[in-house]
Amino acid sequence: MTAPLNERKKNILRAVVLNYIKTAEPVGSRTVTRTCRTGLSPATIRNEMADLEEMGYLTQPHTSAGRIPSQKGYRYYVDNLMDPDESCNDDESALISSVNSEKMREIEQIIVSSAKVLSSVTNQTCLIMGPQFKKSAFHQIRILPLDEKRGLVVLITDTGFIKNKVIDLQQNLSPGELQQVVSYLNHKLCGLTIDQVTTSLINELKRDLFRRLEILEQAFILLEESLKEEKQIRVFLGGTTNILNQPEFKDVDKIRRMLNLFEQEALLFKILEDSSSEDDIVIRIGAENEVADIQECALVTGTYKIHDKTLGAVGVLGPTRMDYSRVISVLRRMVDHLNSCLSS
Amino acid sequence: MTAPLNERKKNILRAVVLNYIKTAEPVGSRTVTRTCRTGLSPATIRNEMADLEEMGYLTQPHTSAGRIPSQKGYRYYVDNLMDPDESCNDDESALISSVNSEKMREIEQIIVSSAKVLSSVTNQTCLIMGPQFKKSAFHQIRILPLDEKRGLVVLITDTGFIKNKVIDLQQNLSPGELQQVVSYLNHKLCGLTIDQVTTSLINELKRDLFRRLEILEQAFILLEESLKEEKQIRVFLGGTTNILNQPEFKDVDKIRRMLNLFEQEALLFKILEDSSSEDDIVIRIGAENEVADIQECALVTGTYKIHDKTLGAVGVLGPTRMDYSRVISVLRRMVDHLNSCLSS
DNA sequence: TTTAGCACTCAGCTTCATTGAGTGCTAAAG
DNA sequence: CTTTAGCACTCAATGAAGCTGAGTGCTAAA
Repeated sequence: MTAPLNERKKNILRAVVLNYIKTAEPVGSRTVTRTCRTGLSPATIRNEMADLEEMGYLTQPHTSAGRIPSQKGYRYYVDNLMDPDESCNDDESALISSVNSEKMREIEQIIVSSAKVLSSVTNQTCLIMGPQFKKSAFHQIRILPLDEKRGLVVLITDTGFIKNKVIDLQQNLSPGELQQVVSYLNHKLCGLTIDQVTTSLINELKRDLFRRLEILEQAFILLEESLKEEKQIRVFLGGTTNILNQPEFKDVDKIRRMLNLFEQEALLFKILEDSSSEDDIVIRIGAENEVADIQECALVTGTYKIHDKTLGAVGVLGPTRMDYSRVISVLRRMVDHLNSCLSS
Repeated sequence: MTAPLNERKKNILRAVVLNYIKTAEPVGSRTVTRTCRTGLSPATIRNEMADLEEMGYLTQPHTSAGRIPSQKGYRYYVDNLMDPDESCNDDESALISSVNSEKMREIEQIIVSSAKVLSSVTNQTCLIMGPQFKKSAFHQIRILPLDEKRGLVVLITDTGFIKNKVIDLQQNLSPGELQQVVSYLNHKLCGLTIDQVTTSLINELKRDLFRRLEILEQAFILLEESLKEEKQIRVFLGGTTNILNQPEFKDVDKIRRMLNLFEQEALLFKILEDSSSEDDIVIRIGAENEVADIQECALVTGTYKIHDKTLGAVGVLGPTRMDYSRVISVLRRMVDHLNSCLSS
């Protein structure tokens, strides 16, 4: 339906987008002539910009102001005009690589410091979803007797997560019997991913075991909680204050709404989840986001893997006036780095 | 040095504080006559207020405005005028009691949801320090072989924390040998608190064990990390947006500084730590706080215990214009509740 | 098709006067 | 000596009026 843009219009659109990204001020025809360096006069540019506005790529905040890109304009820029291979500079690379340098043991630490680095490099707010436990597969289950009445259930997945939980052993249990239960569980569960363990499977297991020994009611709580956990995936934030530096957020009310959003982990999760099915980097501009509260924002997301399993997503959130090519290149680098860190 | 206030001045100061807490507007002499209900005329009140200002309990934002309490004024109010026994109402009590109702297993969950409830009841921002691991004592150490090369170290404290970590076992190790090492460690460490385990003690242990079997280099990493952890205590925040609703934070720049503070966990920790030595509730008003960024705020803190050991602190942070008596009663209730939750 | 010229628009800033809440001071009343 | 009424004064806040400048749309000429 929309006619393809000719070369000149493309150049003008690009100039407007780049200028607006840099200055956050509406871009006038004179400014374009200066940046665009094609010997055209402002008047010509004005005509072209009027066209671009009619086509929906630009808008005017008021009659006597310059133009700013519309959501459609940004989309066109991202899809057709942007230099996709802008690589991030050495300082940034170094910062990104530093995330794991000091042998961070805990996966959570890696995630948190990634969020910090990513937000400070991009000057935007950054969200990282913690690893999705439910996509991991059982590796083994152990039960470690602590004292007469209590035991420690340890659950290990193929992606290296370890979960544990103290349970009450309701009656004395010989090591041999315990061993039997454990190997039965391992036999049944090994290789299944967490989200394949349905409540019905758990009930089946319970039936089998009750027949043999009437204990271990509590041992299953860990399993059941693991299932519930899918809704409890943590989302880590970095650089929440960065968004306040953007001129589009100088309004206290907008800030309030944004921060409110940041406190609702479930929403943050939804934001990231929407994009985490794709394997490559995804860009959502304005209303392309499903979550209403960020429809004035742009979100650039990628996913990270452990041993080739996609376990979580990383996103950079900012105003639609975002330096897309920079963010994309930084994010791509971060994702690569995370993948190699986590898989080793 | 400061003369004691007579009854009339006390009443007036109380009236000013209460009014200002409620309205956030400077309080004029007429308003005081209305609330104070002593048949005095505004002129008399004016004279008294002028006295109170000279004594430093009140200040005037500008010559033709009403008075607002100074930091000293709040302090006097809190120490001498406030009704200390205002109890929180049933709805609030119910909300507080709800924290643990659905059998929250993880201590972290309890802490996080406490922060949420406390902030929503007080309409302020709320900080809770996670339990201080270093104050716990060793209960036992276990090493659980996972496969040929790896083992899981499990560390259990008397307060019920469980920490674990996968380690590499550098050479094959018979269960018997492993058992020997573990019981030696238990023997040496049992009963010590985490912060009693110095680097020198660890080195001594290493020497002893190296003499016997030259392995387990890595087993000590968990110990060493536990020591480092003292600086890594997590502080949980609740209701960060509440502070934005306070009229004193309508300035974007103040908001920025505040949120910046909220991102610096180390500072938050320092804020809480300063007050967590005391056993009772502590109130710090304005410059009484050491941390510079909250010297326009008031902080009310309490501590929580597990089995009578003080392990962490809870604080409510807001503008100095805070409803102290309410916050105190709510916080007291929350602390009591936490104590009983965590010790069971 | 492009450009120069010109009238027009409109947000943002400054200036100025007005308003009203509240004060301090003084002199009279209790 | 204490309290009160009266009055002049101060000052933030509000809003109207006018100015400025960046930028536009349109038209006519190159």
